[in-house]
Amino acid sequence: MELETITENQKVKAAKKIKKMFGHIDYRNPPEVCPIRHIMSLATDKWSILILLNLGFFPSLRFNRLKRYVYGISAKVLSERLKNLEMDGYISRTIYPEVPIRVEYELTDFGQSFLMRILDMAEWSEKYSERIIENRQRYLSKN
Amino acid sequence: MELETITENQKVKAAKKIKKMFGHIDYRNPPEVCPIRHIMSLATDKWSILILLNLGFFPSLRFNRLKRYVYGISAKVLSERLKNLEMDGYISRTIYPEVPIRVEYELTDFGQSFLMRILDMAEWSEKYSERIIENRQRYLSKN
DNA sequence: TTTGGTAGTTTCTTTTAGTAACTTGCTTTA
DNA sequence: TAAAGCAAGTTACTAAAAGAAACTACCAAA
Repeated sequence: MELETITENQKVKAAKKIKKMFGHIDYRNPPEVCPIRHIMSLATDKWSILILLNLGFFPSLRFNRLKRYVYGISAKVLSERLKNLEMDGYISRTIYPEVPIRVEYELTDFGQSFLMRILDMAEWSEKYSERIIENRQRYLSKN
Repeated sequence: MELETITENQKVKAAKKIKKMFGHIDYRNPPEVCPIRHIMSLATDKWSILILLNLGFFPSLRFNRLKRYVYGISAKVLSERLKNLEMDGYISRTIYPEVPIRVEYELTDFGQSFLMRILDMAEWSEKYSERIIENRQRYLSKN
């Protein structure tokens, strides 16, 4: 798996983007509304991403089914993450007062838009996962 | 800030990508080498992302300077994250046996390639951060 | 001989995550 | 008329991880 070529030009562009994003923040002071700390990190943890991917695959999912699909997640953490994702507007929660009660979670259009970026990153991770596993083995055998 | 239009077609494409990525994994069994769990999640936590962004801005950084720039990180966690990022091949660590000792961290080309995806996501987060904050306030005032 | 600087590590406390049992509201079964 | 069942969580408890602060090793300069 050949890595894309990284040019000096790309590095300069990346640095400019970072400067634009963080330039107004004084490094010596606590960041106020940092897009990484206060926005992105709430939705890019392992469980949130797996939840969003499942909701990107199925049109809608109920609590227990989601719990089965996101293998290994506890009801407690699933409940917390769903609340966060709903709070930030990525997903919607609809209650159907049937018996027994039915609650459906699904991606909003906003969540779908975010999922596109998740997917880009996930595809990159999948593409280079073998390489990363090799890197790890090399590192671990040296250290 | 107008949201991009999400079409049914986009949703179908996203679902296909997800299926391709996870299709081989049986939902009833523990995932083996899941690109999200075992690759991506090691580099997409809050601190790792802030480290990578700083190394994308400065050509290289030493431990204590990085600690100052990544505001709020403890030496312990910084040290752990740098080891992980080095292990997976995103950054390099070079020791200069001067007095006092000098250790320089910098992005590898592989890390730079990953940083591009981080940046795409960070730019999305920044673009819609106001909207997310509004979502939060609306949610919190209702609940 | 004390002070200083770098790059961490160690110890201890607090926060977060994980496990398993429990709750609520109503239905079906024995 | 209990008893058991189901869905969607919550609660109480334990384990793991993060954070704070002190400490270490190396040598140099004052």
